[in-house]
Amino acid sequence: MSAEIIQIPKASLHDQVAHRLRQMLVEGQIAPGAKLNERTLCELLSVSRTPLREAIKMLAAEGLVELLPNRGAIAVALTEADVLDTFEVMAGLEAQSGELAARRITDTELTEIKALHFEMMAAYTRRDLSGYYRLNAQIHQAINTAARNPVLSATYNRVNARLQALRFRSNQDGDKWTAAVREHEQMVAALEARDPQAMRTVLLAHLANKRDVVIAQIREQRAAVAPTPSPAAATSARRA
Amino acid sequence: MSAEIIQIPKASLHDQVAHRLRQMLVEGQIAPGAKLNERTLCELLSVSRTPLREAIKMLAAEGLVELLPNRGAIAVALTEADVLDTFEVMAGLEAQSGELAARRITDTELTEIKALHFEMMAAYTRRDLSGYYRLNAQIHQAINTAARNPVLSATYNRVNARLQALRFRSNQDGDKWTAAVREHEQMVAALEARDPQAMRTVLLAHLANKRDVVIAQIREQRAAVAPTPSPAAATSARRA
DNA sequence: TGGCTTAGTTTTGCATACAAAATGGCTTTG
DNA sequence: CAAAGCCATTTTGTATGCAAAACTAAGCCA
Repeated sequence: MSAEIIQIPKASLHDQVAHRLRQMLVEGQIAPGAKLNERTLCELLSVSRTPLREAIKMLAAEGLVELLPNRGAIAVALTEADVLDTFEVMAGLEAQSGELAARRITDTELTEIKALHFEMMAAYTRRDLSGYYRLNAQIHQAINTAARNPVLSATYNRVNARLQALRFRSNQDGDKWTAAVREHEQMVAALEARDPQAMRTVLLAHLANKRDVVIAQIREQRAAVAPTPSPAAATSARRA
Repeated sequence: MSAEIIQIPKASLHDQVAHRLRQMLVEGQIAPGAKLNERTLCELLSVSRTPLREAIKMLAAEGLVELLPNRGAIAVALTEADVLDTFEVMAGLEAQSGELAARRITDTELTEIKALHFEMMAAYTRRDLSGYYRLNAQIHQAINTAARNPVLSATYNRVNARLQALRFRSNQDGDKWTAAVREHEQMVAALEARDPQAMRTVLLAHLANKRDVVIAQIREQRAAVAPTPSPAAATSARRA
């Protein structure tokens, strides 16, 4: 059975560390703006500073952390403008991915996406937000796969990682959620019809709505955290 | 007088090294597929292995080198399929960048692009390929700037860097060159008309042609280097 | 009291040292 | 003669050590 030898018996330490840190950043375990203390992380991950620092440099190149010369690294804290710019790029990437998927998707892949869609509808019906998000991500990943362009997928995932780190998941608005579900239905229809243009259109709309939800939540959160904006509060808000 | 202190008196060593290596990779001084020997590069750049390795990890995250576990790093060698995928992504990014630029460009920026365009026409008329490429890159950079989306620019530059490393510059075909120049004229017109859709269309066509030129050159080169593909020839071709 | 200086500590950045894995060449063996 | 095994060398991966910069906080002076 094992004609193929296991390619990666064990990954390099710096790779493992990078994986783990990436996870911590995307899952919000390291908050945006938070400092990455080398000694602390070394103890936490039980590695020396060398592989840790190499991993941090990789994450910096990925745009997940920012390097401050002689002052180490902090988790990126996107400004509202950054978020808008990022969504603009994501919209373009998703639209292209969807367009290509509509041209290249196989029947098998389409069937699987339909199944995932129904699972997602189930999560939506139960108001199971966590399951919904998981399935949503799976569907978009399946679309990427169907687009048959690894470079596009990689680019998409890297840009998306920065948004994931925002962790704006809860408080999904009811109407917006319903709209998102409708858009997903249109996606499936467009894929089934192999209609690239329709796919592009619905994905652009989908991302625009997603953007509005996230921006609204950012503003809500900022308003809750800093009701009376003072210079100090404004400064910390930028970092956070 | 010096209200603003110089922000970057000197960059970190790993940053300098990353810059230098990136340059060497993009300029072809390190050939695609070539191994990055740590000791050699340490001596060449007069640094110890620590900052060198940190720089290599950053370039790996950027997709310019590939890390082979326990076997160091090699400069990425794109397959023809990789190149096609990359051009597909580049086309989407350029199209979006152009679309946004058509919406957001200022008169000053447009004027500058027009001036660059005429300079490029001069280079074209003189068949000054090197000057043409430099001005071409400047124009596309100016379009990116006019698009007012730093995230898009960064994404564009990162994907583009991998293509730059191919160094397929010479032997520009006459007809294709003429077509490219015509497309540039259409770009200027679309920007002037603030017509995003026209901009998107012309940029997609422009990138498709660029892709065809590069692919044709890859095939030419491969055919010239390895007329009778033997294992030994293939190996040396990888290094060269 | 308040702002600035300054000594002590922490933290980062780089260099070096050590361990493990891979490479290359030689021998050995079928 | 080919192929496999083994040893020496090289190369990579990780840990540690040392110097410089940044942070902290107590003391000093206006």
